[in-house]
Amino acid sequence: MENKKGISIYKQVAKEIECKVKNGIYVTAQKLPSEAELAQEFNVSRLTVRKAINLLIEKKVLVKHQNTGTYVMNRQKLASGASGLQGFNEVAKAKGKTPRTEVIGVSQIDYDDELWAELEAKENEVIINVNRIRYLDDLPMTVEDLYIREKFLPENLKEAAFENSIFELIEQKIEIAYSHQEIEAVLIDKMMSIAFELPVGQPMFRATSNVFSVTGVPIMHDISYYRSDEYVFSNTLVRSQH
Amino acid sequence: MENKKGISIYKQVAKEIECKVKNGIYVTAQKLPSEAELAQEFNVSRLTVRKAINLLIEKKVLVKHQNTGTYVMNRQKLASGASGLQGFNEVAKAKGKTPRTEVIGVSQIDYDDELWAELEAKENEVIINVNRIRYLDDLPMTVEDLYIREKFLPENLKEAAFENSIFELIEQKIEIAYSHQEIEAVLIDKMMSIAFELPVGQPMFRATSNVFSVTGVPIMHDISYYRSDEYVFSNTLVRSQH
DNA sequence: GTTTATTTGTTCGTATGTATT
DNA sequence: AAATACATACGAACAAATAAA
Repeated sequence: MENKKGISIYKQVAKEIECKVKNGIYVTAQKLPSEAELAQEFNVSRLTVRKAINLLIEKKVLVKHQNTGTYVMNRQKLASGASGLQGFNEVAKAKGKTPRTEVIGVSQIDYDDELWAELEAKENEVIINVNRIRYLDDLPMTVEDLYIREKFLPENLKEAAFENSIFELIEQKIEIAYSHQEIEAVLIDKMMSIAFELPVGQPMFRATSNVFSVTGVPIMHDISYYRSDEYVFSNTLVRSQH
Repeated sequence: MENKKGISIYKQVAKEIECKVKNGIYVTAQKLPSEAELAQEFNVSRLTVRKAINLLIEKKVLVKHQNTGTYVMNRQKLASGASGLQGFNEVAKAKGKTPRTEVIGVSQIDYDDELWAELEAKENEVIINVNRIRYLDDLPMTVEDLYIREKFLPENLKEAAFENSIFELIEQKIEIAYSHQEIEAVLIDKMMSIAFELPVGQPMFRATSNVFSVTGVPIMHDISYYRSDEYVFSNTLVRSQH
């Protein structure tokens, strides 16, 4: 195997193995060839095979058993792959529907102890509040309540700019590295009831998250509501080798 | 650095780095020493340092930025560390309360198309249904409805055996490798209302999961209900380097 | 704006240890 | 007891991307 087009070899190997899994050449219950055999087959070092396998373990395609072998993970119907609440665009794609984002309002908000502390902002710093509703074929899916430090937004933004990806807007100024998210089950109140066109008292998800840069600088605080009849939270838990 | 007591070097290095993070020697916003420097400091190879760092990235202690450096993750109040719905015993420990498990019933159930298919069981196979309620200081926290393939349970079990860890019971026969979980937000119905001593119409989490062995053999199907006023679903999302 | 230095990323080869079958 | 297969560890080198001079 050669290093074509600057794509690393271990990623190419990973892709080929994943392909064989998808085509049923490697199947659940059957052990994969050993690392040494795979190294020979692809004509790369064993370390490279290990890196490829690790990549696929992270992607939940394979599982390893210490000193025994590598196996294909039984995915069953749980397809999504990505852990956590599916992203809006992912859901749209999965359901084959057209996404649309409506900006309800953009405004500068008044000082608030808790929020300013959470964003590690100075008292005189400007925080922008953005409210959006995201639709799928005119079905309201998500209501977002975002609080962004203005210093991390491009200058002279029009309200319409927020109809697109907020992350892309922010990344013109600072790179986003990670976010911490907490999800609760709550009841729809009057306001959400109107937005979602659903009766009060229905259950829904409320996801609160904080977004950070690599250096750990808080960028944005996000409170989002998801209709529970359309969203499911899914993940794969791997048992740590004791 | 030496390989003491059979504990791998990279884990020792990881522990030392994590220690320095906890003690505030390495802090958020400040770059960690480079891999080469750390290798020198600990007197190990660079690859070993990389393995240690990768371990801490998995543990959400560190974050990396391509070709720039390694940084400490800003955890803020989001403490838990473990992704996903906190385990019952974790919550117990965190809240400093005493856990207790009440077995409501253990029985062999009648054949059901869907369930048997999900567990990949033959028609004549025996599936055991276990119902439990888990309390924290007499507060009902979780209601469990488990379906286990009898072949993966030890013989001659008494009902009281299910008061302890089901995983430990199963692992006397077969090793558990992973599980797929889906979480929904639902409303408490009459039955759950009685179990949880909460009014009907409150929101709660319903987690459905399937448990597998390394070879992808389905072991157990689990439907669990969590009171949303005590449980939060938390996780850290890391932005993939594009 | 270009070059240079730094830092992480990738890859090889090799060797030994450890757990399972 | 031996063979197998993964786990750990080192050294060495070059590539690629970023940041600093």
